[in-house]
Amino acid sequence: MKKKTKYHHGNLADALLRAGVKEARVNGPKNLGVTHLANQVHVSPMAVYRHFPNGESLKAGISQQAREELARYMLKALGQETDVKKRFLTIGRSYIEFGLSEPGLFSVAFLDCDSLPNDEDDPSSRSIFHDAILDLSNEGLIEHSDIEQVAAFAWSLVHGYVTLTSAESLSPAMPKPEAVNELLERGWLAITKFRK
Amino acid sequence: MKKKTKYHHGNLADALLRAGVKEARVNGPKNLGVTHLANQVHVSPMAVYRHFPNGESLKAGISQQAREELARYMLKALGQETDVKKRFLTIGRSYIEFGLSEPGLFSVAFLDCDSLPNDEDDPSSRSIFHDAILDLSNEGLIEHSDIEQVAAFAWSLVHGYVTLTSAESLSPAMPKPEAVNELLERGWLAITKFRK
DNA sequence: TTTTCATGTTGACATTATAAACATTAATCG
DNA sequence: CGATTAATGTTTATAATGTCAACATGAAAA
Repeated sequence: MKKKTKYHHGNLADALLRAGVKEARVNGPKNLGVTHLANQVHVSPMAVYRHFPNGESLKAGISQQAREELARYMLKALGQETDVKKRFLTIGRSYIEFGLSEPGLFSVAFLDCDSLPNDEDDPSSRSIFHDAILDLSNEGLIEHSDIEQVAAFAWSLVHGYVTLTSAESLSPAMPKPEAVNELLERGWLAITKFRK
Repeated sequence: MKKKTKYHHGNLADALLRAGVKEARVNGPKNLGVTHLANQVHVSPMAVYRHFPNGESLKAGISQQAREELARYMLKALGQETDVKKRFLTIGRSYIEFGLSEPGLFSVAFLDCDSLPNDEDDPSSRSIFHDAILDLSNEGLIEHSDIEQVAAFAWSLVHGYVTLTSAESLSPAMPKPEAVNELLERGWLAITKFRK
């Protein structure tokens, strides 16, 4: 028999985040309320407030988890690839793959959480983009002074694509994988061939 | 003295949408609830249900208003310009301008309203993009078969830029206008110079 | 004018976020 | 080891919300 009535849960904060991520995977931002998540974890709603100052910050925590999951997915896709172009395209492709295969998580990841801690999440998708672009610069494929602009361009492109495709606002003219490849190659062109 | 106690409001649906847009402009998606908007219009919450089946659909209506405002802004910026490249860049620039100058409206415009009526809003930003890209095709600047891809590329780029910049996820390396110009020129390059 | 329909209102109820007070377990210190 | 204290959960209570049902009123149609 299992131990029951463990009055203390032991690890509530984690459990809540976990439950939240699970919900987010299925239902996106809905059902991320204090009460609902507390129920999932078999704990009274007020227990949540011992670990999060309010419901918003719990949501923010879940959002952060989702962002970290995205970053892990990207790193995994990167693997040991060494070719800079392939690395760069893989970053974009994996970002899009994650967004399209986990729309709920993705939308929660970029939820209007007022405080995206834009500093070091580690590993954050931002820093992954940035590092890859540093490599491009070191290889002489882009100007050093273009780093920030290229980061903005690349990230905007894939982020927008996921957002609009998930919302079914964009109707693709061809099957997904080819469409994504072409999008990425176009982006590569704009990044490596642009000169003021 | 003004006429008061006009038991019937006369134009509640419009007034609610208007109040919603005003709120959205200031606070984004928050405060778009049935009760709050009903109060703004000095009407009991239940009155709302004579015009919208539920709170979600009221939000959806406000979201649509926001999308139409965006489209109007773009058309105005377009003006009578005839040069195809300038037209195209203006579309992108005005989209970004609107998004950055009206972050609340923009976020509501693309709120997770499950049912973005992806058909004819008239005038929708989608159709504006599309028409401009048709012109590019007619001028021979892009392949006819590339129309859908170019639309996806262009819209993704500017939409992503607004989203990430509003969320302060992107830290620009230069003042906004120049950054936006460079982004657009890069996009133009990718659109007109790409061949499979 | 009288009937009817569209439009508002009040009251009730379930659900939510959160505050206050209380309970229990775990940790620390003599 | 036992007693005090700090963490962590629970119950109770309050205010706000979305929405249902029943009722009221004013404008349009008959």
